[in-house]
Amino acid sequence: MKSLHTTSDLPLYQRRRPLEPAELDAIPWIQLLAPAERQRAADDLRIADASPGDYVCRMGRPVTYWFGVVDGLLKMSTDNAQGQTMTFTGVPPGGWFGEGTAMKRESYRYNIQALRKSLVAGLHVDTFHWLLDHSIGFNRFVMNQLNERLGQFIAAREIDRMTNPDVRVARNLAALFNPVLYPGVGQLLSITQQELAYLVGLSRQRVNEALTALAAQGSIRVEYGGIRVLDLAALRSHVFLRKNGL
DNA sequence: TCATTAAATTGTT
DNA sequence: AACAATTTAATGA
Repeated sequence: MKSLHTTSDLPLYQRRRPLEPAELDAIPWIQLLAPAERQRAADDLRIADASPGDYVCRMGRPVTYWFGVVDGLLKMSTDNAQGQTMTFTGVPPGGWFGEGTAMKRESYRYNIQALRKSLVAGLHVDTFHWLLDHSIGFNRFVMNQLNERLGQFIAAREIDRMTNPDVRVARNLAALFNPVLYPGVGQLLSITQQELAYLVGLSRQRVNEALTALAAQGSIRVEYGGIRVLDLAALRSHVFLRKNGL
């Protein structure tokens, strides 16, 4: 098993560049802005590659950017007092995060690492604040974002208490397929079973077994290097039936 | 473009 | 953790 830990740090400070038009279209909130606001945002936005293990931001560092995933997959985690790492969630394409700390201009409260080769966009905090001060559309987006994420964290607490691995995999997948938080995902989530195992905290074998069960039940389809949703509502709420019962 | 080979991912034990 | 089977990506004619 390959290690995710590297010594590289904050790749966004190097190798970053302005966005191309196609990449701008992958920014969900850009269409909500008035022309002048959109221009300012587009001028400020920067994008960079992140390799597996690269840190996009680190706990305790001052906030520099508000980040979004254009392509790839990131992992949000924290280190507790005992020095153990706790993974909160994955961040698939279309996801933007860090608005809470950006608003307060505090330091990041978690680590964000690339789980696979990813394209990460960043909006400088100053521009983030300027948009908050000038754009109603942007404010709506941020509020909606905060509200939706609150729902996810409440759901995440429930997931943690669940013992059944199949249900854990199902709920975690449902979270990643959230169309409001991650509009870039669509019906097909690009994620390997190994990556999903990292996020859910199970072995790859057990994830494979759960995926097979979920596929048999009809809520997803397993593809090479990805998962396709067929029934998101079922994924969210399904109380899994044991193998031998029904 | 096609065929071959290497690499990545999946399914199974 | 190990291994075989499958799928994709890379290479070169």
